[in-house]
Amino acid sequence: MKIVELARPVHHAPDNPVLERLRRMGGLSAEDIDAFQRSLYPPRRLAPRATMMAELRFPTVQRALISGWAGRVRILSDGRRQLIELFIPGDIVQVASSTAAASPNDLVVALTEVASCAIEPTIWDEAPFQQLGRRLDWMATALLRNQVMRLGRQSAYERLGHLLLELRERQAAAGGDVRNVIAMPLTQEMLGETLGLTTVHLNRTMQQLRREMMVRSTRLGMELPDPETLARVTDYQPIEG
Amino acid sequence: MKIVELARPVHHAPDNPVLERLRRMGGLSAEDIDAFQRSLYPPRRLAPRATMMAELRFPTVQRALISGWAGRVRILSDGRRQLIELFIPGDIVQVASSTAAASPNDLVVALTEVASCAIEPTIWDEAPFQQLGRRLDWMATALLRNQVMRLGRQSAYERLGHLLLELRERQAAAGGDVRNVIAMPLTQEMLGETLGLTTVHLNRTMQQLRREMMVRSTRLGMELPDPETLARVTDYQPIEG
DNA sequence: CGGCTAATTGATAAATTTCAAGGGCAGTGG
DNA sequence: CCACTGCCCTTGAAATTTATCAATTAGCCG
Repeated sequence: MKIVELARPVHHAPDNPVLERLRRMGGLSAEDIDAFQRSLYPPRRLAPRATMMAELRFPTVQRALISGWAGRVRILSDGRRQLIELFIPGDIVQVASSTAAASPNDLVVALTEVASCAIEPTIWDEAPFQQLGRRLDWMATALLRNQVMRLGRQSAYERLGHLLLELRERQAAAGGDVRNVIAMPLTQEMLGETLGLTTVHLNRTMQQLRREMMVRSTRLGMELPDPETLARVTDYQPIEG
Repeated sequence: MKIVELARPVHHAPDNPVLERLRRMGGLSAEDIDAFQRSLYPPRRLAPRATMMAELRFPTVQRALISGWAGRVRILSDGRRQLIELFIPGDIVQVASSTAAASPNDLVVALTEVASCAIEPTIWDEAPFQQLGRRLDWMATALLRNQVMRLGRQSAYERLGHLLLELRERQAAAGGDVRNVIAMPLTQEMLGETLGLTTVHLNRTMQQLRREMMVRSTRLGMELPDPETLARVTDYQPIEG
């Protein structure tokens, strides 16, 4: 058995969730995947709370998130914080250098310990990757639109359930194999900052989801025992790639 | 005087807000602008409430908004509506054909009478337009992130003021010249659906802005007599292109 | 003058925040 | 080993914001 494992092509079981995600998206040959892998620079680690930035000589740069979670955060003048979007392993993050003309807000910060690789920008010029890039951008925008819908029109209960389902789908797309179990390294405070809720209210809402058996906390993550019902209740619809 | 007017190059005073916006963004030659203009198909009109769709043979298509306002709308199963984003003259709208695999929600609908031109997609392959396209995409996401911040972290008062300032900046970028006066063809119900507020509450909030002399209604629009103060109060920061 | 749609108002209910505090648990150093 | 500290989760009570419900008014157009 071990021999069979080793005989597999490299791209078949990468421990890199970005590659796994591309593989599952389909439309790429094994050579394409390898080419993409070669366009990744060595990973760099970041401690929680550290800001993810582009090299100083670039205004904006893409990094492939290998492990850990990050988020784009905006801070208001009185200290209120909003996590605009969450990044999980497998995501490609557009980061700006803080010195660039970019606003000092909207920075990408590590929410846990993070490892990420810079991506050689020219990779996107090649034939199969140009379309791929568009598709990834489109999916990222779809997530932002989900976020707007949650914050604008849903109750706390719906918001949280909807977000958890979205994270489940995203994790599944990047190689998370255990169905209905998702990783959840965020504190309730971070979840609240994402969903536009106070920590207190997020806590009570989470308890309600647990009471109703829609969520079960496990070590290092949570289980969604009945995603179909939760999806119905929270109007969740899968993200179409 | 009339003769001087006619002698001007065509691209200098187009009645097409999309061209005007590109011109003001800078970095494009007069020939580039003309090339872009040639990539526009004849405008098509749409009545309010009508859905803007791509041709059936395309999954997704871009249309340049010439006049009137549109919005991307999501409708929940119980009828709640969220206007995800607003489109004003000068914007380029990514529309999907409703029959495409795209979800039946997230359609682009005309909020007023609208005129828009399809864009020949190959225009974006050419040299100066590839970068331009990226920049336009980036600005569009910046608007979405603004929207997330408003809905997630701001009070009704802040949300409305912030949105009005954003619309002012966008209108100025597309040729609206009258400073501090913006067009506002939306009903209070539509504004509420954008800002995640009920019509009733939006109305009261608008009255408060008027009471405090932050907004003055004029025929077909509104005036923001003191945008600097309003920007400070609502944490508004200009969109960096 | 109807007949529409949009704006406005008042009273009440519901969702969410705020404030203040307590409890669990892991790491750390005496 | 135990006290100590920091971080996170949890709880209760009260205040605030926003939604809901139900009319009423204002404009506009044919």
